[in-house]
Amino acid sequence: MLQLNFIRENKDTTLAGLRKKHFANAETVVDQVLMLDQQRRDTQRELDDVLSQSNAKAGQIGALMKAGNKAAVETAKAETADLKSRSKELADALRQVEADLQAILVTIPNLPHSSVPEGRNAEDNEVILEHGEKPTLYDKAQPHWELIKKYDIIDFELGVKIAGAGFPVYKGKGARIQRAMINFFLDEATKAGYIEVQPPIVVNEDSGFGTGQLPDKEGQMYYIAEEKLYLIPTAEVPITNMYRDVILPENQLPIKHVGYTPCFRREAGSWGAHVRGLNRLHQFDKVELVRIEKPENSYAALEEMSLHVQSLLQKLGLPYRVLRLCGGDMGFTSALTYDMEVWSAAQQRWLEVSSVSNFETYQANRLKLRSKIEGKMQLMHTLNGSALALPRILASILENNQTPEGIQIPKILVPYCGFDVID
RNA sequence: AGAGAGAUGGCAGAGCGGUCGAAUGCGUCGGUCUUGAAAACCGAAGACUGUCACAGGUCCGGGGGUUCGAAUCCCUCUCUCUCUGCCA
Repeated sequence: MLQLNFIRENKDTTLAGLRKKHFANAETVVDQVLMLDQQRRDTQRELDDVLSQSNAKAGQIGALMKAGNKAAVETAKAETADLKSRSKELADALRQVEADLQAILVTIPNLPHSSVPEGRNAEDNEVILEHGEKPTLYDKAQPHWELIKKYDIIDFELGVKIAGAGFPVYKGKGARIQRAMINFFLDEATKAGYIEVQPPIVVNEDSGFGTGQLPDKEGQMYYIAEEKLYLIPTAEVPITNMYRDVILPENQLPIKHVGYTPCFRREAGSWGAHVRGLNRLHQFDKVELVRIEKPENSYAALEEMSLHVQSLLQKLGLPYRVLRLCGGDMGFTSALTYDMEVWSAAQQRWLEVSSVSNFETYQANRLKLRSKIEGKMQLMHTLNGSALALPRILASILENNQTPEGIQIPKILVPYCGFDVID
């Protein structure tokens, strides 16, 4: 959520940012916010005044009671009736204005960082670097959805039987390589100073709101009505929410966490050739990094996270590229996002395997995540990034490393897997 | 699932109609002492809103009510804990 003070004092910057993000009716919405804010402050001032008077009266009555002056007490009591009804009216009005204001504020996305390129959709994203050689495959090379059948390592039909489409069953070496990747990613993060956590994979409504999934992405999460819990779409939600309503002592910053969880996404409205095989699933595994930083350090932290993710891809020997997302393609809550994509040789396309973002104070404002620095209470910056999401990494390994003799496992994973080829 | 207890400041825990934004202890931060530290002693610290700054206002789980006045009384919701049951 954007901070009201900021909008009030930086209307033009706010508008420019919202336009870059292609937020509809920016001008109207911002004017509406400023109008309601003014109304809110006027109402509050008036209410405060009335309350102040009635507090004073109550004090006087207390004193008169003590003095035993019954007649004076009755007179004074009579005088409070008017104040009482007035304060009730004003309190109701204030509540209404605040609710209206809040309802609009939660629909306004974060403002993009100045380095975010203009653009409407994925085609306008800026490729900032490309790394590694795209492999040349042999004649009979196949896409990963054929390979997994050939080697019997993932069974989609079985998943359909048990749960539904998009819930694969990993078998044999398929299951073992999943476990190997998770351990490898966690170990690498630990070496880089991230503290591992195992959070719940369901979250309540407050948590969904805190990181911005609610109300924006309500339809994308599985919901357990009986318990009012959401299955997490990413570990970002439970891990970041560990710090909801927290005032962090300055000496505990920065916070660096890594966590492995399954992730659940309804992916309502997604279908077609591009979602075949492992390209898009309802349940998948991901290792996630979450950081809480002082504002002045957050962009350095973002670069560090980007380099960490890249180091993983390099160790796996996968060709990748890094994109800086344009205003129109960025997430609702993000100020700057880098996407990492690996080359999927048989499909001849790039697959997103990581998204690393700085949310600045946008989530912190919802979370009320603060720290007192030099005597001043301030919102901290939150960041997160996948390191990494498994399915598309696996797709890429299967496709890029296929040979007539089988699929070569990246050397770095061999100690984790216990085998070096899938055949 | 059944029965009971509870929800107060960073934590623990008093208060049960006005003098309470709230005792006390621990923790935190400053100071004295010390070569330094510990101990001891002295002192200072809540959050939000609002103002140029004061003032003012709000907050004792959430919501509602009684009262001139509510942390304290009533209603209601949510959550937590303990015991019993079930179960990895």
